[in-house]
Amino acid sequence: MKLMTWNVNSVRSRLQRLVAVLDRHEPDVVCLQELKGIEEVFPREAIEAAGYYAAVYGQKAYNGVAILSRTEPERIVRGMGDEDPQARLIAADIRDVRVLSAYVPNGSEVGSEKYQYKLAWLKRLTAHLAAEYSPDDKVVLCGDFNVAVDDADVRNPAKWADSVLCHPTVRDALESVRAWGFVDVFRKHHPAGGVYSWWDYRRLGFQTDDGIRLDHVYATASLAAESTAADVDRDERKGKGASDHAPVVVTFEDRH
DNA sequence: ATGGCATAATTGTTATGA
Repeated sequence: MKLMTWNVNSVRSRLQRLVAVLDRHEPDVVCLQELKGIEEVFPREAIEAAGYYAAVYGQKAYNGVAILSRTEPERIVRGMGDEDPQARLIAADIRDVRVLSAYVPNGSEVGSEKYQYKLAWLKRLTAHLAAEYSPDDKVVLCGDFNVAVDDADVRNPAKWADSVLCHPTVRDALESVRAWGFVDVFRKHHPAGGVYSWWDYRRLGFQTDDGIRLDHVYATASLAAESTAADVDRDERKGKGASDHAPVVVTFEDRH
């Protein structure tokens, strides 16, 4: 199974690139974030024409997550079963794997209300996982976590040290999610770090390789043991009309 | 300290991102 996660930064404005990415990589499952629109404006026909089912959790203007799949997604669940109106989590069974696509809040600035919401969201996610799943299941949590787990994933650590992406409090909150029962699958294949998935549109972020790895694939141990490769499609960040995030692609060996 | 750039909702400007 080939799995991709990508923050597309508007699925409508990125549609041509998304279809090209699907053609290029032929993933079995794709977790998308930042759709930036309600489900009614999701480009379902184009995605289906490319050969994919789509489970969509949209919202006006902001956020929005989806799971695309070659096979029909089952047991689709939007959100965490509470009253939060922000569309940031969708889950579905893809064959025998529970797949979750997550868009963790950015947090704006350390100490702000949005930062508190980010920390609380990660805490809610940990509780949700504990309530709904077992680390013994085959579960993969993918998405834009808006957290660099350590400085090996940051090209210029000093510059980002006090940011909402690298602050110790948010790293601790993400570590609590991971400690529920996940392996950082990308890290398994790139133990030394130095591979990034996001570059700021501003200040020549990509041109100067001022990158950070924010997009993660967290799999439970039995599933993580089956991964054979993990890579960032850095070329997708190039040129006019790119998302500020590049796709992350992970391959798991087939069990059947 | 601020802005840089991109997108949506909306038509001039604001909210948000990371």
